[in-house]
Amino acid sequence: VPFKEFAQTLEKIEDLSGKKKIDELGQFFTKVLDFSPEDLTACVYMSVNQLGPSYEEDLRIKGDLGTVAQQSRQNQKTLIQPKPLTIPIVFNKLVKIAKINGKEATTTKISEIKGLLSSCQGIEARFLVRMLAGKMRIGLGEQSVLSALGHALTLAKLAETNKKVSGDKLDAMKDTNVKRVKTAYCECPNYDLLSTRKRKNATDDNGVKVGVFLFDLLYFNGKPLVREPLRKRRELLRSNFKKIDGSFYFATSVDTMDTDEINSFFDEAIQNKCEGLMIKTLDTEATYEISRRSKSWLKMKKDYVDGIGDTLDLVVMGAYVGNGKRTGVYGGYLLGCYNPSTEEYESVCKIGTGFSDEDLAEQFKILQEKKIEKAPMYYQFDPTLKPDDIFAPHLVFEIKCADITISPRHKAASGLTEDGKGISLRFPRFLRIRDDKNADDATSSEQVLEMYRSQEIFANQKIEADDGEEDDDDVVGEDEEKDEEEEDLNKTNASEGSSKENPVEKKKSPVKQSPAKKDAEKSKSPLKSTPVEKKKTVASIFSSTKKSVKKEESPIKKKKKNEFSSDSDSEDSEDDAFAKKAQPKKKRSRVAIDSDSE
DNA sequence: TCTGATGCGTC
DNA sequence: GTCGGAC
DNA sequence: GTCCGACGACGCATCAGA
Repeated sequence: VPFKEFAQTLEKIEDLSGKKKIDELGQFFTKVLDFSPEDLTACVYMSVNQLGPSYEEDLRIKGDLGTVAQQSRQNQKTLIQPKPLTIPIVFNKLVKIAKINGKEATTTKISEIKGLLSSCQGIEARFLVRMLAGKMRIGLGEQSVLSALGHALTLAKLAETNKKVSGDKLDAMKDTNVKRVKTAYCECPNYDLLSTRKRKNATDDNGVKVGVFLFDLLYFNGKPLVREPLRKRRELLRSNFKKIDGSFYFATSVDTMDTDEINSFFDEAIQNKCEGLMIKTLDTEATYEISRRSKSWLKMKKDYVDGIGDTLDLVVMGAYVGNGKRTGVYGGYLLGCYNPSTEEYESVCKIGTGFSDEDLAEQFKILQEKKIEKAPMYYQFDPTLKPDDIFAPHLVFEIKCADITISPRHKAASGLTEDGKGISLRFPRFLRIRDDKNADDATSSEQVLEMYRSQEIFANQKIEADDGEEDDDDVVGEDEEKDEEEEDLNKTNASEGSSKENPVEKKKSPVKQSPAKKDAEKSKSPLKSTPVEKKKTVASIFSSTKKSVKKEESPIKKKKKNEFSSDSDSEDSEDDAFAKKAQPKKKRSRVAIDSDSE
C-alpha cells in the first residue's frame, strides 16, 4: 500500500464530519484487504498512531522529535525524488527508530527521521510529522477505527462472495461486524495491566503501604469473561482468588437498591480517603466493555455536586498559547493565590479545562490589555511554569478542584509550611470569571493552606476513631452519621461571595457514567436524601479502604452553560510552521507515536 | 558517574 | 483525570 | 449519547550534559 494513499485518506477524513469519517477509513481498509491484506495490521496501527500493541515493549519515539521533524522540513532541497514510500516501509522504519537507544540515540533518531521525511512527497510529510508529534488531529479515534474495521470486513466479505446487498441490509451487517470487532477487541487479553510495568523500587520505603484491590475478573483459565454479567464475574473472582493481608484484597462493596445506603457508604468511603464510589449494575447490561462510558458503571464523587467541594478564586498570572482547536487564543493559564503578608502572588495551578470557546475568546481579548513585559518580582512561580504571556494581576477565576495536594512545583503557601513545600490542586477546572473581585481579593495563601489542612483532618478523624478494627472486610456495613461531614465540606469553600449571583445553588448529581457497558435505564441519584426512581437494577458499590486505589471514571453531561459559542478557529500550526520559518519555541511538543490505550 | 530536565504514564 | 463541541 | 481533542498535577525512568 502506498503511503500516499494513506496520507490522502487521512486528509479526506480530516475534512469530513461524523460517520463519513468512518466510511472513508472503512473504504480504505477494504481496499487494503483487497490488494495487500498483509498490510492491514500496519494500517490499523498507524490509524491510531501506534507502532504495536501497547503491551509490547515500548515502541515510542522519544525526544523532541516532532519539532525536529518540522524544522528539518524547511531544509529539504528535494532535488531528486526518491522512490515512493509504502505503508510497510514507513511503519517498519518508525518501529526501527523507536527501538534505537543507547548512546547517541537521539542523534541517530533525528537523522533517521530526516531521512524518512526527505522521502516524503506532498501531503505525506504533513501526516508523518503529525504522527511523530503524537497528534493526528483528524477527529477520528479508537472507537471509530474499530467501526471502520467492522465496515471493511463486511465489504470485503461481500466482495469475496460476490453478493450484493442493499442499504438497510448492508448497514445491519456492518453493525454486526462492528460489534464482533469490538467484542474481540475486549476479549483479547492485551490490557495494559497485563504488561508488567517496570517500577525500579517496588518496595516502597516511604512508609506507604501499597495493596491491590481486585474488583473484576475479565479472563480466567483461558476463558474470556467479558460477556458474563458482573455478578458472575465477581463470584468467580471471589471463589477462585484469596485475600492476602498486606497485599491483595477484594474491593470493598455493598449490594443494594437503596439510595440511603448508597449515601452512607459514600460518606464512609470519603472518610476513608477514597475518592468516591463506583456504582455498577450486577445483572442488567452488566457485561464488560472496555474504553467506553455507560450508565451501568457510574462514578460518584463529592466534587461533582454544585456547592460542595473545593472552590477557589485565583488570579491569572500568565497564559500559554493554545494548540489545535485553541490556536489563536490561550490554551491554558497560570493561576495564583495572594499572600497579603508578602504582597506576592504564588502559583497554585495551571488551568486548561472548563472553558467554552466563547470564554477563551473573551479572555484572550481582555488579557491583551493586561500584558506586561516580564514577570514582576512579586510573582512566584517555578521557572518551568513560565507562561508565554504574563499579565498584571487583574483577572480572577473561580476554580473548582477535586483535592488539594502538596506540590513539588507550585509555590502557594510555601512560606507557611514547615518544609517549605507549596500547594496545588487536583483536577482543576474553570467555573467562571469573578468580576466582583480584585486580584488582592483572591483566595489567600493562608486560606489555601487552611483548606489543605482541613481536608487532611477531615480524612483523619474517622480513621483515628475506628483505628484497630475492621479495615479489611470485603463487605462493609453502612454508616450512621453524615450530616456533620457535609458541613465540613462546605467549610472548605473559599468563595463565600459565590452565593451572590448564585442564590439558588443548583445541586448537581454527584454521579457520572463510566466506561463499560452501554444503555441501561434512567437513574438519577441526588446526594441528598431524595430517593431515586429505579427500576429493577441492583447497584453494587465498590470502594477501597484507607490509602485507596481507584480506577475508572467518566463524565455525564452537565448543564448547558452557554448554548452558543463562536466558531472555533482551528488552525494547522505545523503547516504554518512549514510556510514560515522554524517555529521558535514550540515548547513541550510531544513526540510519541502514541495513543494511550490499546 | 552524577544530576537536572523532561518524556510519558498514572490519575 | 475534567471539560466543551459537533454530530 | 458518543466520540473526540483541548487541557490539569505528579512520579518514575531516562537521557543530555557536566
